[in-house]
Amino acid sequence: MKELPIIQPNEHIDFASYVQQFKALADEKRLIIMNILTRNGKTCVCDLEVEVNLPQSKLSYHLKILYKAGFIHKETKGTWSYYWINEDVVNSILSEDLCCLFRPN
Amino acid sequence: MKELPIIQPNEHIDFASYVQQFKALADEKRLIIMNILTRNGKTCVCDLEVEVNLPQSKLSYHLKILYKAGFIHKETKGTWSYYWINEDVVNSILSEDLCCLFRPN
DNA sequence: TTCATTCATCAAAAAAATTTGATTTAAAAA
DNA sequence: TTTTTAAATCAAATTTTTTTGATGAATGAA
Repeated sequence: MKELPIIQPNEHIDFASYVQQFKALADEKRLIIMNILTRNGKTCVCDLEVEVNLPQSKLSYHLKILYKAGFIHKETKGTWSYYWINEDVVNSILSEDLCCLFRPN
Repeated sequence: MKELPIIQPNEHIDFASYVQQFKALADEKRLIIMNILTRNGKTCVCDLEVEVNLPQSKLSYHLKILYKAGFIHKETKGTWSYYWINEDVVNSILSEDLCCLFRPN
């Protein structure tokens, strides 16, 4: 026989994954990255480095945050890494009004 | 005769207001507030205090961040303050998939 | 007027996120 | 093999955000 979960008076839904996603977008450098990937499609880190004008370790740091939040895909080929927008995830969070800025459609 | 703006090689669009908006959503307490206002409509601070279970100064701090980002309206009547969702702003940022969680429709 | 209530604000402390520069890893080229 | 290149990771320093508890402002009631 299953126990019913005990609901405390002020317990709330768990928004942890939404927090992680909004945090990922809450930084100008990461929005610039999202914008470039939205406009350019799949791009390798070395090209991004030039476009966003960020030192490599900083760019890596920010890409990881976007990746962990699910907003971008990643593929490695040899020594190159390519990143591109995960449209499903982006569309599930962002308004279509943001089309072409941070989401491709 | 007007000067054309000088565009630097790696200048980017200014995303400052988007950053402010995503920052406002990038906190669990503030998402809980958004969720309550989405479900309950216009609510006074004293009632919110009970619902979100936050000390008054903390709640004030978080409401101000949501307010400055444009996500909520505010009205003061006597000593009471009421807050409610600014649907236009919320809808311009958040996907309709988030209906009923952080946007009312 | 005095008192109580609601809410905003403040400054200091604490916690979390970002930057920085160096190092490491892995793959490809010489 | 050795060297080079691309990218990830790391620890320390810095910056930003949040928390905390106290104080202040404004309103209305006694």
